[in-house]
Amino acid sequence: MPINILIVDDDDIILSSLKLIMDLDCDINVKGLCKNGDVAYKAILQGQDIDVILMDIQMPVCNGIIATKKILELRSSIKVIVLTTFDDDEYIYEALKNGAMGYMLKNSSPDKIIEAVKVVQGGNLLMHSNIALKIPGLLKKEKKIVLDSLGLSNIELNIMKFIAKGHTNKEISEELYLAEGTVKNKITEIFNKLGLRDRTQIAIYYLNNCGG
Amino acid sequence: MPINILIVDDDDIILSSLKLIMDLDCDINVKGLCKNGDVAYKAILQGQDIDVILMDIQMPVCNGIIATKKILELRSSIKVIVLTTFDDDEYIYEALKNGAMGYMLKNSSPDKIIEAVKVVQGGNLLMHSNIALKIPGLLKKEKKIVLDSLGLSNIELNIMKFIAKGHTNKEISEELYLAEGTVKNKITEIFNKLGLRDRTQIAIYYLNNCGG
DNA sequence: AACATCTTGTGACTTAAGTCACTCAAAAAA
DNA sequence: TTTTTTGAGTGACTTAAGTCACAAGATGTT
Repeated sequence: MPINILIVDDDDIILSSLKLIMDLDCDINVKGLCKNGDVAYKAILQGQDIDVILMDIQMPVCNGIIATKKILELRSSIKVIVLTTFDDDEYIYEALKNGAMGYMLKNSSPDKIIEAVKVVQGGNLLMHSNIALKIPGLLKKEKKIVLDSLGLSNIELNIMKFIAKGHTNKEISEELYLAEGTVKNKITEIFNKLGLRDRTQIAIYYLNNCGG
Repeated sequence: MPINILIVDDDDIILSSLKLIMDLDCDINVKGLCKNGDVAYKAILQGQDIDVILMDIQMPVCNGIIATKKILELRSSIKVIVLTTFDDDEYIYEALKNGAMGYMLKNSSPDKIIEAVKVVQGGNLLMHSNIALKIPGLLKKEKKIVLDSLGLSNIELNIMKFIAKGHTNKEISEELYLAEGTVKNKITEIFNKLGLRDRTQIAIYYLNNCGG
């Protein structure tokens, strides 16, 4: 049986050229072309039998990320392939979160896009190398950058970690074999070095910049 | 030219059966079998010409995650395919962070694994559906689960958010048009409902469970 | 030895945070 | 209407957090 696909893009030229490419393969059946995410969503809502969606990111009315989220909430069996021209980090992250199963660049060769449709239809996730290489950078907010670059001593760093675990000064002093007063002094130092105000801000800083 | 691969697994049976599978395809050339990540690392270090590595996760001496990291730091052009029996969340996340380009289950069919080797060699990231479906859960720590499930009122939630931004009670009272005393009372309520102790723990809780 | 310096500690202090019993007014239920 | 319930507020209190000046011991430099 053929793979029924929907193509979603605000650009007519891309829309028609993608249709041309897809029509080249006799296993693929282009069931519809949509000018934005909202139109696609409504098509699914009306019960169109779609297996795979080629989804542009930047579109007026309803962009590809939101459309993906809404469509998958409606019917999670549909495989969404996200198409990007520029590979914007934030979009990839959001698309992953929303459950898209394919990530291709628009300038990929026709056979690569066809391959992607088939791999994704087979249930697997496929991502273009240029996009995949961005993932590590997206996921790790690099502990060590902060760890080195801010001139905190080892003890100050340890105190910071304990604060970020929600411990009190007394507890920290016992855990690090220091006097409570010393812990307080160190914390004041951390405030000065990082431009913070209270221990809650230290915890927030640590969780946001040094991973949690 | 053939694809040169290395197979890394502590289990001899899996090692030899994977070799059998790979030998079925004439485009693939098994160049070596390693009993743990450290052996694989040393093989790369000695300059073995490898394109793709099939890497087990759980191994003695040096596990697959650490090995992937070390090997890619050495030679980033190598494509690592992670093989798992059980699909452990934490491992997937770590492997993604370290730059692995393939994620397959060991019980995948031989042709699926061969397909994975070729897709990955072509530069793309491939991930088994069962694993891919776990990504959204890994990435979003679901704001709304906490938002609803913990019986916090709207005001309490707003106060929580401001605490997680590092604001003082006075600031919060001005931002929410409440008396400072009311803010304090609400915070005490949050403590009781969530079993926390001070505002720093609220900030930590919010950042860990409700995204930041 | 004399000097600087770095880490840890102390004590006295100010302020913010957190607790608790109780008030007051508006809204909802009887 | 009367009674409860609920949300916001007050005031007095305890405790933890944070500031600051300074002391003591270890180490290091000239």
